Amino acid sequence: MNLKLTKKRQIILNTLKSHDGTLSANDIHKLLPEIDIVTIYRNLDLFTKEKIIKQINLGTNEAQYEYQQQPHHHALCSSCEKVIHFTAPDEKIRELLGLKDFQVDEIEVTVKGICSKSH
Amino acid sequence: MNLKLTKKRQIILNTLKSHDGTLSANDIHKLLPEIDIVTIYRNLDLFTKEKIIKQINLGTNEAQYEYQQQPHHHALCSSCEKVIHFTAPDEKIRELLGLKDFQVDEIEVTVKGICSKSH
DNA sequence: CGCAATATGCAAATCAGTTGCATATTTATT
DNA sequence: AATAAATATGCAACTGATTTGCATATTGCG
Repeated sequence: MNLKLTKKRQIILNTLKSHDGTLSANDIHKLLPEIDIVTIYRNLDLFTKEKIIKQINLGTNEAQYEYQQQPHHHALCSSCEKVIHFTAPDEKIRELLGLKDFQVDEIEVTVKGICSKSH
Repeated sequence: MNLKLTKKRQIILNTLKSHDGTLSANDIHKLLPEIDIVTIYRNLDLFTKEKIIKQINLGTNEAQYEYQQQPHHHALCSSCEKVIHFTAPDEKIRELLGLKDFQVDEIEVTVKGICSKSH
């Protein structure tokens, strides 16, 4: 697989990089209407496979994508639907899980609840 | 909301109860071809709202459902695609997360890696 | 520059999940 | 047990996200 650094590819990635939070394919298309939605999908898949970005699926209708700064977790507010990002001591959590016969590559903690603004 | 205990509703729930692991709407429809897929969707939504079952979303194309025995977490093997269930000390994990301004209702830990049979 | 490989756009397809509506089943009430 | 109101089901058709096929355009190497 020999990837090319096309203009549109860079624009899509920069949009994700500079955006604080997650974006769906559609969100990106709204920001970049000059790029076909299919191209956006193909590049998001590509970046995800290359682990440049992360696809997150919180059970909403659309998949969300974010530039992978440092691994972190997500809290979904059931009231305002906002996604909050937070980090946690993954190593300590891994120890608590006690998965002896499983080679853990990635831990993702998803929290559901109510954010400070909503209660 | 006044629910009725219909035959098909019971059959769908029993299928989930007796199945060890998760099932998608489609999986259930294959097991119960006599029940319309729409009825299955509607009942899965209902059971989920009533917290009788749990909808889990591992980033695959279809949502998965499972009868809610006791809350637990999931590990997805990237090699064999099997879903492993495990429990963890949720209270201790919650403390590690340090989400001060967020009312945590539910913690879900999803692990990705390789299971013992696959490495 | 010229060519081969890869990317893009458009149209059309697919796939999961949802909705409208007519009919059937359940449950509370006689 | 019969009736009526409420709720559930099936079918067809729809929606919205994502994917695929194919012709054309762009990129990167020699």
